[in-house]
Amino acid sequence: MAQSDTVDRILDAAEELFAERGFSETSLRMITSKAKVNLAAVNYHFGSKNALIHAVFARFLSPFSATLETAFDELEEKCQGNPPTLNQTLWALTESAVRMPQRNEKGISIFMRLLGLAYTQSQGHLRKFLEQEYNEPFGRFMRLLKEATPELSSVDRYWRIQFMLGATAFTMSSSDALIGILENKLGVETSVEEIAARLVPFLAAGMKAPDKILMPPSIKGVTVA
Amino acid sequence: MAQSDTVDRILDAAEELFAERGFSETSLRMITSKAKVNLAAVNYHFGSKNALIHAVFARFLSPFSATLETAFDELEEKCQGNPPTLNQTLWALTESAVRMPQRNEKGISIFMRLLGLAYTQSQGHLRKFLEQEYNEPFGRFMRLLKEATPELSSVDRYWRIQFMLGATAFTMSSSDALIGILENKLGVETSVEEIAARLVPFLAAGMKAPDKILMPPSIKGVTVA
DNA sequence: CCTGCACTCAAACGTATGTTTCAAACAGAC
DNA sequence: GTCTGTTTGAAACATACGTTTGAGTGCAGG
Repeated sequence: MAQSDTVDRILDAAEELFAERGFSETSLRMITSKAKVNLAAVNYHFGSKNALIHAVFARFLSPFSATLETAFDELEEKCQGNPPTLNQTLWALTESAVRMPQRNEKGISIFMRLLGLAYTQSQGHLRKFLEQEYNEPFGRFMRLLKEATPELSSVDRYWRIQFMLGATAFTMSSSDALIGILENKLGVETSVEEIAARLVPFLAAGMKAPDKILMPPSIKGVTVA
Repeated sequence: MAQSDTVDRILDAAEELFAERGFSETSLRMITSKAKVNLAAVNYHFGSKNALIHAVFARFLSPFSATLETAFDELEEKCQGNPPTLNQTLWALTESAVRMPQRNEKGISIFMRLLGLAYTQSQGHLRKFLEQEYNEPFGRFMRLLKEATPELSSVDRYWRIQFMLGATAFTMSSSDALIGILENKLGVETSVEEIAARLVPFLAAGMKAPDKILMPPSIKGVTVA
């Protein structure tokens, strides 16, 4: 965990603090004191706090997107022409995330928490950065989802994908806290891998849900095709 | 929207700005200048910025929790002894949210966005405040969910409830942005009510999903009962 | 040894924040 | 009209922030 290199020390500390407290709530002084590094080192090596945030994301997102691409490659080759199923696609994504080489034991939850924060905190610069750096694997995932759910209308699929993203980002971003609560209440220990194993069936079932309202909604003006 | 009373003007402005930008990213000076009110008024009327945040939540959460209680009362009475179904429970919650008396046309999305922020931003004081103020309706909702899904183990139910919360909080908290994107891409206009009408079937299907892994996960050490 | 260069360090800069102060304005009661 | 308690106003407070500065350090190559 503790490299002696200043840049990595800063990245390690920043990553952990950002995941714990969010971006605006983490000051450069917290980061540098945790990293045991001079305050000016951040601006010297990264240029600005925003650039540091980008660097933190790039460090784990680039290997992840590479892993993901090969996972999708393998999946599509295995299916030779036929579009992969929804379960296959979701599992490819999940395995890529879980199997990522981790820097430490907290790696996976930090990874997830940062992803959740990226979606949630409305940091304009981050959104822009992520869109232009990683739109390709994201677009490919969307394409696979589309081919795996041809029965859905574009609008239905759009919303259900958002629901999936939400369930995933939210759960994973709070995974530490949620695991702790569960252990307190029921005395059950859980790993991030197990959460993923429970999440995928949930998501798949939601995506494949019958698209009719099962209960009379009695909400004004709502008609779902 | 615009009461002449200082307290309400502050609450209106704070609510909107918090929903737009988050808590830490919104300064008291932004709030007071939007509310056309003196800076000191916030500390005079509320005591502190944190107390203002609590007041913003209390203003819409208290009526909501009251509405929710009566909705649950009606539902349980209608079922006379039998536990309400999952769909009924989810719909009761959804309708209570959607039918809330709104201060303005943006009311519902602000409401949702704030709820999402409360979950997402790790503001310790807010979490504590919400837990001790509104744990009763929340606990009741949990109890209804439990009775509606007796086939689930406690652990399974726990995680699936988290998935539901995530999908809901995330989608609703970004509902404005997501609606905008969909309109740009497909030219389809969507209301928050319609999102809810799509969300409930998704959630219900996820909760009722078969609890076996459908694909060999090939993730080390994972066994899901 | 000297010269460049990359890096570290303590200190300061300017700005923005939440909060406090205290005088002025206002309201209603007598 | 005068008094009393409440509310507003402009200004200042102390603190924290991201960033910049410039002197200092260590180390390579010549």
